[in-house]
Parts: sequence; C-alpha cells; structure tokens
Amino acid sequence: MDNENKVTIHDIAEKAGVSPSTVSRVLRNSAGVAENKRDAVMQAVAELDYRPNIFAQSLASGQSMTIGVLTQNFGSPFYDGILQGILLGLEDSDYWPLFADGRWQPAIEEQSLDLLLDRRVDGIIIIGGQIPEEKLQKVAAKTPLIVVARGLKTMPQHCLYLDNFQAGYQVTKYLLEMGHRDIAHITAPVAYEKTVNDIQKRYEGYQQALRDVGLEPDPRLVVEGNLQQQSGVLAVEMLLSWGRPFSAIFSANDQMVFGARLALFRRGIRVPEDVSLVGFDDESSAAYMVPPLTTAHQPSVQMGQVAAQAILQMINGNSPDLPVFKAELIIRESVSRHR
Amino acid sequence: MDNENKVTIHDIAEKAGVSPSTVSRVLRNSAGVAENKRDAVMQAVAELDYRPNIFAQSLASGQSMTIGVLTQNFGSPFYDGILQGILLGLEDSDYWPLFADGRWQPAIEEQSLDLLLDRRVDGIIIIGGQIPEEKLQKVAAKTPLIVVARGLKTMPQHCLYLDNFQAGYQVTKYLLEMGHRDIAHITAPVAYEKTVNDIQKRYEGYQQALRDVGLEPDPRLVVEGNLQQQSGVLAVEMLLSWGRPFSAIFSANDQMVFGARLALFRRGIRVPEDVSLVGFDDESSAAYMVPPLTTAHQPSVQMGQVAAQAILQMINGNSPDLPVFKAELIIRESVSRHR
DNA sequence: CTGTTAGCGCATTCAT
DNA sequence: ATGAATGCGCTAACAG
Repeated sequence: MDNENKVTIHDIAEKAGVSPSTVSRVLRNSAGVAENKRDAVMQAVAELDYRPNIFAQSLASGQSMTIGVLTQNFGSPFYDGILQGILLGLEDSDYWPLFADGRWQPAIEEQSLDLLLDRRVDGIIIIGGQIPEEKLQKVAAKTPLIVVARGLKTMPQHCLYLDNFQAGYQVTKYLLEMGHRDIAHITAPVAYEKTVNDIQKRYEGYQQALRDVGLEPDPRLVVEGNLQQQSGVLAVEMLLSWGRPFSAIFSANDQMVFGARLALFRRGIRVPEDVSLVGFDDESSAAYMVPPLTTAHQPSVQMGQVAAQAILQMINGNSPDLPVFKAELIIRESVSRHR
Repeated sequence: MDNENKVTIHDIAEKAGVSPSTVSRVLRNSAGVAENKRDAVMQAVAELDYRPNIFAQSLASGQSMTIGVLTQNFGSPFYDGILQGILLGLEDSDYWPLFADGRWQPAIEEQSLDLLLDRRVDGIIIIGGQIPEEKLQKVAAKTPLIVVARGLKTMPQHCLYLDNFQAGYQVTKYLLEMGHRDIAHITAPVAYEKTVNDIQKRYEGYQQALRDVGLEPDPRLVVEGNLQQQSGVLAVEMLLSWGRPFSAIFSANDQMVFGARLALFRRGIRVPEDVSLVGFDDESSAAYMVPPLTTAHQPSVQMGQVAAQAILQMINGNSPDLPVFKAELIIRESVSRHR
C-alpha cells in the first residue's frame, strides 16, 4: 500500500560514507559538519532523490511544520483574501497551512478546531467565527494563536482586525460631505452581534458620524439583513415601505448592497440620480456593477500575510506587535452629490 | 516546546488494565476485543482525554489520512465551489484535505504538487491547472489521483469534468431560439488553449450550434479575453470597433460578462433591449446584476464532492466510474427575444 | 481474543 | 566534528 521511493536517511548515509546522524545534521543544519562530508551528503541526497519522511521528522522533533487555519467559508471574498495572504506569508517558511472550514456553524467550528489540534499543528490562525473566548484562551495557552477579523476583549494581543468603527464613520462622513442627510444603513441583526461584531462597529461608526454633524440617527433608516444578497433586496423593500425618505444607502457589506441595487432597479429608482449607494468589502464585481459601486476596501490579503508572519514569530517565542488595519474608501460612481 | 497532554497509548493501557496493542485494536477497530476490555479502554480514553499522536500513527501505518488538494486560486468562485464540495465529500471520512494553491503558475503548481507528495498524502485531487500530462501520469502511478475540471486525453479514468462542448452548444442554441442570429462570443486566447481548454470547448460548441442552423461562424464576432473582468470591457470595445453588428453576446465566463456589461453601459447600449447577454459559471453576483444575467451553472460543489468520494474509493483499491457533468442554463433577464 | 516483540524513519542525546 | 545508542508513540506481525 505504500508508495514513494523508500530511500531513507540510512541509504544516503551509506552512499555518502557517513553516519545517519551526520546526514540528519546537514539536512537540518543543526551542527557543523565538515565541508567534504556535507557535499557528499548533498550529492547522495540529489542522486537518490531522497525525501525525508515527514512523519518520522515530526514524531522525533515534536513539530508538525503546519499551521492550522480555521476559516468560516471558502468562497467568501473577504475570507478568501485572508487565505491568500496566509499562503503568501507562509511562502518562504517551511510551514504549511492546514485549512478547515467552520461553515459559520459554531459546532462545526469547535470540532474543526479540535481536529486541527489533534493534527498537532504548531500554530493556529482563526478567521472570524464565534468560538467562545474562554475556549480560545485555553487554546492560546498551549498553542500560538492569532485571531483574524475578530476583536477579542480579553486577548487583544492575539487579534488582527480592521478598525470597523472608523470605517463606518469614514463611509458615513463621505456621504455627509456629498450633501446627504438622510442616509439609510443596512446592518446585521442583533442575533449576529457576537458573531460579526465587525458589523456592529460599522453601525456605531455610522451613528457617530451623524451625531458629529448634529444629526440624530433615525431608527427608521436602519434595516437588518443577514449579510446575504437576498437580504439586501428585502432591506430596500422594507426601507421603502416605511416611507421615511432617504437619499443614500450605506450597506455594511457588498453582498447586501448588490441586493439593494437590484431592488432599486426593480422599483425604477435610479442609482445614483435618485439614491446613492455605498457598500463595504470591495468585492471584485462591485467595480463592474451598473453603475460601478463605491465601497470600502479591507486589506484582506495583507491581513492574512501579517497573520502568517505573526504566527511564525510566536512559534519562535516572540510576541509580535499586531497592527490595527484601516479600510480604504474606494470612490466610484454610485454616489452623487445631493442637492 | 511541546504542548498537548502527553498521555500516550501506554497510559491508557495501564489504566484500562490491558496491553497497548489491545488499546490500539479498539481504537482502530482492527480486531475483535472483549466487551469489558473495550469498555475499559474507552473509559480510560475519555477520562484521560487521550489524543492519539497522529505522527506516530502515520509513521507506523504508512498512511497520513490526508488528501492533497491542488487548486489554482482561492477566491475563484468555480474553484471555491469545488473546494467546498471536497470538504463535504470528505466530511464523514477520517481523511483531511491538505490544500495548496498553484496560483495559475505552472512552476508553483508543480512545486506545490511535490510538496504535497512530500507530505505523504494518501491521494491527490488536482483542480484544473496545467501540469504536463506526463507528470500526472507518473503521479497517478504511485498515488490515487483525480483531476477535476480538466479533461486529459491519456487518462480519462482520472478526470472529472464538465461537458463544455455541450454547454457552449446549449447556450448558443438558446440564443438562436430567442431569435438571435448575430451572436458574438468572448473566449480565451490561443495561449490559454492547453490550460483552459474548457474555454475552447465552449467555443467549439458555440460554432457547432451555429452550423447546425446553417449559420457560418463569423470570426469578426469572436474576441479573446483573459478571463478577467477587465478583458470583458475591452472585448466589447473591440467588437464595437469592428463594426460587425450583433444582437447578443455569449461570454465564456461570468467575469468577462461583467466587464462586457459595464462596457455596454458606458456606451449607452441597453441590456437586453439592444444587446442580449449570457455568461457562464453562475457566479453569485450574476443574479444581482442590473439586469440579472442569464448564465450557465456548473455543479462545482457536486463535482468536488464526487471527486472526494472517488479518491476515497481509489484509496480503497477501487476504480470508480466518473460521470461527466452537464451545465445547466440559468435563464434570467439579460436576454430578450430578437425581433 | 490478547500480550509480546519489532520496527516505522528520523532527531537527539551521549560518548568519543 | 562525528558515530552509536536511544526514544518519539503507535501499528502490525507474531505467538500463545
């Protein structure tokens, strides 16, 4: 049942005329070895196409040379960006990512985390999710841990996230500067609060921006969706039915803004002539909507990369300083100046 | 440096009053064990929270219980769908996927494949890509292999793909039935032929459909893009500059159709009143474009799931029958009846 | 059915 | 600097 060439460290030791331990030394660069022997070993390795057995290595060394990565959903643009960044950040190291998908389900998430731990990963990167903070603390006590896209109160030194408050503030401020006063907001429901408090933060930023210009946030301008596109459609329907006039909509993510766009289209409401639209996430298709959508870009790839580098540092016993990331407003054509 | 509770099979053997091998037997279910002993073992396992050391298991058994998955690009909708399917298909097994990203670069791809092999994966699923067929043959000779989204001439029994010819044919036929006669097509350039011959197949299906109703394909109606959105914009510009009238555009993927949509918008050409539009892939945002886009759905999740199940079968020594998948036309509002 | 005995392939002492 | 010896934790072949 076994495949692979079965050449072991002994074979190359024999061929190079040295002992197995010496071979191990040159391979791991763990001690000085005479030049000529080193060369002989390298040559033997090349000739026999020797591949170290990673299980034996791990068993003997106690390290798996893998980093567990727990994401919530393959196929989500923001999360995928982080994954790509992690791949980038791990590229020049000898570590390999081991991915697991929590599928937004707490039970699956915890189970996946355990499986990752069973796989004896050397470090763990968790992207978002809703695993209880206590559990994460336990994990962090035993294994290097970085949590991306989620701010944890009790363990900020493990978190890498976007300043969502300032992001929401910034978007709203932009709309205000464009002359809008009646700005609707599509957010996520209270039930999601713990999960995606990112979304709540954006909402808070929105409120603060309004207050800072003397406007009181109007609950009739705030709708809750479930972050999916379809809920954006419903959100606009809801908003319209409430009868409270608005000249702009700020959606907490791009998915819902897509739905909002469609709903407006169905109603014959023009964008941006009648209503301006701003999303969040800078999904790639946002730039190709009709009209192209203004949105806020999250540096997801960079976040992933930083996460990977940070975890490598932690594995080496350091405590990296983790930056807080900022969103960047991407101005396109879905916002017009209001009167 | 080591973490994890260090309870080994010996500890639980001792606690349960049996030998280590018996413990192994009940854990692996590899042989009959007396009820009482089995219970004692299970209890000890639970009490001590025993976690088998996977390195030792792998070293001793020669199996890694992992499936290598080589994709081309995290964040690509179609590929991500396949990944999700693989996760699903592996869910009830004891195997775990090990992902690698080839990033569309042949060199990286081959390197990733080697790394996967070094990790001693028990099977490999390769999604698309352009690793030479000879190399894949070598790999297949040693390790169970499934290639998804790529049809290989010499090893069809390892391939899982969509019937792209019939898909292209079907889309074109639909357009013809809607009264269109001047149907433009956005495909991928010859340079991509080996890589994504999926795209070529769609093109061939397009041509055949035309011929079957007595129309000769007109080269002035065919443009090449690079599969990215931006190239869809350019494609339409090109088409327009050529001056050959057309009433419909069939794009070989959704990304480019998004670009095409934007280009038409810029030119003030209405969809579908002036020009009908059909994409391919059924990206989630296609349904929320203005107007919602007609496209062809590839059962990517299902393909991934089948791939996973097939690889598990191969690992068990069977040769699974691999189905050929069909695309499904998703009719939305971007196509109108022509005259 | 069950305990004993050998490795699996490598890293790492310990001597030299 | 380098070889020999030991063990990582588990599975499997071997006896009984």
